[in-house]
Amino acid sequence: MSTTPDPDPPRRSDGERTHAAILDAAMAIASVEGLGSLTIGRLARELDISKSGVFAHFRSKQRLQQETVAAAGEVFEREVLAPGMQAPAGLGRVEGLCEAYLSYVDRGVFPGGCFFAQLIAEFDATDGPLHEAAAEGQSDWAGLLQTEIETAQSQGEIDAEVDADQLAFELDALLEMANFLATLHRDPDVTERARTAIRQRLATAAPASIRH
Amino acid sequence: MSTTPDPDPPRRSDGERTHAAILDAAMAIASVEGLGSLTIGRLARELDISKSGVFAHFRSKQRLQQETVAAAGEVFEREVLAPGMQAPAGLGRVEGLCEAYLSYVDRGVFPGGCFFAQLIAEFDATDGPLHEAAAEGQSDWAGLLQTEIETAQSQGEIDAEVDADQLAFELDALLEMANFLATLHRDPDVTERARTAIRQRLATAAPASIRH
DNA sequence: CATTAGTTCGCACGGTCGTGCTATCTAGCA
DNA sequence: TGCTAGATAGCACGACCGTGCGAACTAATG
Repeated sequence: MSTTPDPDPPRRSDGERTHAAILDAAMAIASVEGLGSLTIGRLARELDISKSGVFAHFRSKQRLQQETVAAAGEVFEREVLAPGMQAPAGLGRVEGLCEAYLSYVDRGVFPGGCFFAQLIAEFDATDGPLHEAAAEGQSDWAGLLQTEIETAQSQGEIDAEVDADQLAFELDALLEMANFLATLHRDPDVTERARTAIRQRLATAAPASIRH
Repeated sequence: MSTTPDPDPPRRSDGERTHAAILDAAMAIASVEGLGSLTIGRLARELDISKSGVFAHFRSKQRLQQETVAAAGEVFEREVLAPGMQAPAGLGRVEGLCEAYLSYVDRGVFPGGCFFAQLIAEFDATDGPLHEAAAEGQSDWAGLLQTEIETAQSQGEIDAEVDADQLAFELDALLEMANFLATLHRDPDVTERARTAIRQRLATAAPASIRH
């Protein structure tokens, strides 16, 4: 995983360093093959630790999965939300969030593409805590886009007639599709397709007074 | 799985009937939990057959997976391509294919949503025959949309300036997003969102001469 | 009736899974 | 120095995995 380097690495005990290393490997495996193919034995093999050594850090597979999702959430926050939210509230931030997501795909932050897109696809049709986690993550992200679209409307940057929820759906569709196709076809140009579509879509949503 | 009833059920030997029943169950499991959670023991349990009885029909797990994908391809052909292709070539068929896909999602043809969307998400980041199958399926579908868009352009139904590849990408994004969100949130209204977006997107692609 | 081909079963194998228990080692503190 | 808490290893367990083999049963063919 290639994340932006942490300028202030905290002092850690051996256990904490191992714990973090396990979660790093777990995120990488899960983003490529899904949480279902994440096994304790495999983590032990890849990290050259005994199975019990790995297990002791989580005491159940469920906890390992939970902590992996939480760790991925932190990565998403750092690599997408933080940079995206630096743009000024409103239209700029809508564009900033979209660009932050596409950049995160381009940079290959997770080797298998967006961790949460993978999570959604894997657990969309199941029940249980992982389904809830996936649904919640998706709702939060879509809700964030919607909120910023509404702010843009109140600032006169997007036409007030536009259905914010609908527009958020459409932008999200383009982002997720870019993630999947870039991964599937190993084609870095796909994100550019999404950029083009987003630019055009936002142009048609501009206030009627300044359109054309 | 709820498919349209076959008006002419072919005469089958016991073995053929069992074979088909196994593949039906396999498609259902795989669409919900992925091909990775498809196991011979589980099929045996659900169908009340011995493990060896299931295994004998395929002689390897790889073959079982291949045949499951092929069977899902036939379902997709029958439930999406055939109805969609009944529309007249060009813009009508673009709309027909989109509507056929959304209807296939609405009808819940596969209990876990579109089988191939699941396949793409599961194997987009891996290597091997299943990755190839997923990539090929996606390319064929997107290529079909693109071809019909180009036909529509040659018939003056879509502006000649439009990038057919780009438009196909955008329509596909809306369709796949509808599939994932309808499954994730168990919300049948999501497909209506996609219909709205597609209608609007195609309107902006209309020839300049008849726009506005 | 005897033979044969096809279908399914029971059983066994080696491997991996998640999980628990006990031992060993290492640091920091009294 | 001895004690304690934390980190890791070793080993065993029952369950399930894919796979192979031989036996039983069924239906069609001669």
